[in-house]
Amino acid sequence: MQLTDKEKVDKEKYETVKKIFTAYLEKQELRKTPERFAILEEIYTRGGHFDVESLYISMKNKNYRVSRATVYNTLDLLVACDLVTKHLFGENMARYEKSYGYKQHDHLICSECSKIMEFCDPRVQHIQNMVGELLKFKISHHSLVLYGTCDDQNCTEKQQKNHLVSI
Amino acid sequence: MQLTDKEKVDKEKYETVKKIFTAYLEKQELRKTPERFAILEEIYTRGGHFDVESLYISMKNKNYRVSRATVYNTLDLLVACDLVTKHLFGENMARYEKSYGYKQHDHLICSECSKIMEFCDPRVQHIQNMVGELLKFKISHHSLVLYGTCDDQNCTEKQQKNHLVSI
DNA sequence: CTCGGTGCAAAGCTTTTGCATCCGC
DNA sequence: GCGGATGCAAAAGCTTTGCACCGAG
Repeated sequence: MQLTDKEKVDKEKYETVKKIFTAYLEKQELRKTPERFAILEEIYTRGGHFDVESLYISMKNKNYRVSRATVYNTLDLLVACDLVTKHLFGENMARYEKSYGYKQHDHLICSECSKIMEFCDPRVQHIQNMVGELLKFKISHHSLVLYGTCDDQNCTEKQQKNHLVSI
Repeated sequence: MQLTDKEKVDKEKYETVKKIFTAYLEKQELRKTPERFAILEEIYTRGGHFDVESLYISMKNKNYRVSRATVYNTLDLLVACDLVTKHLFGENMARYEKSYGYKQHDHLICSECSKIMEFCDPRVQHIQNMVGELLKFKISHHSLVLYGTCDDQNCTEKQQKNHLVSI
C-alpha cells in the first residue's frame, strides 16, 4: 500500500514519540502494553483536536479492542510525559491534542460554529513569567482561550457543535 | 441589626445590580421572580468564587426554597447580562464569580492547594485585540489561567480541594 | 386567566471505580 | 506466576430535562 507524504511524516513522528513514551514507561516502571501504544499511534496518525469519545469510537471502528477506562488511563500518562495536551474549552468535556513537535500555541474558538484556531504570541510567555515572579508562584503551564465569532461564510450555516478546524 | 462597613458596601452594590438585572429581565420579557433576585442577592453578599452546589447549599441553609434547576437557569441569565462570570478552571465543574464593579482580571491557580489568585495585565487585552484582527474574529471575551504551585507554608499541608482564596 | 418559571426527580453525559481476567515482566 | 493493566459495567458527579403545579403579569 502506498503512503502519501503526509502519512509518511505522521508515521515517522509516531516512531519518535513511541521512543519517548517507551522511555517514560520504563522510567516510571510501568508496563509497555499494546493498548498504550495503539492509543498513542491513533492519536499521532489522526489530526487536530479530539475528545475521548471520538478517539474511543475511532479505535472501535478499526475493531481494536479497547475500553474507555484504558483510553482515560493512557491519556493521563501521555499528558504526564508531555506527548499530549489536555484542554478544557468551556465545554463540559476535555479536549486533547498531540503536542510533540508542535510549537507552543494558544486557542481561539468560534462560539457559533465551534471552529478552533491557533495562534502564537510571545507576550503570553512574558506575562506568565512576570506574574509568576510577582505572586511567588512556580508556573508550570497556562491556558489562554479567546472566544468570539468568526467571519466564515459557512459559520452561521454549520452551527453543528464539534466541527473543528485548525490552522 | 448593625451592619459592618463591608456589609453596607455589599448591600449597596446589590441594589445597583438589582436594577441592572431588572432592566435586563424587562428587556428580554422575562419574569421578575423572587427566586431570581434571591439568587442574585446571595451571590453579591457572599465573597469570591463559588460553584453551583455551594451556592445551592448556602440558600438551603438559610431555609430558602430553591431548586438546583432554578439556580442553573438563573446563573445562565446572570452570565448573559454580565453580572456573573463563569469559569472552567480545569476541573469538571464550573466556577462562578460576581463581576459587576470588579475590574477585568485573570487567574492563577495552585495545583497543590487549589488556591485561586487574581492578576491584571493590560497586555492580555492587547493580544486579544491583535489576534482578533489578524484572524478575523470578533472576540467577545477570553480566559487566561496560569497553573503552578504557590510558596505558601500552608500549601502542602492543606491539600484539600476547593479551598479558595482571592487577593 | 395564561403560560413562563419553579421544584422535584429522573435522565444524560463525561469520567471514575470495582472486580474478575489477562498478560507483561 | 505475580501483580499491574485491561475490559466491562456499574457508579459517581455535574448538568439538563420532563412534568405537574404555582404565581407574575
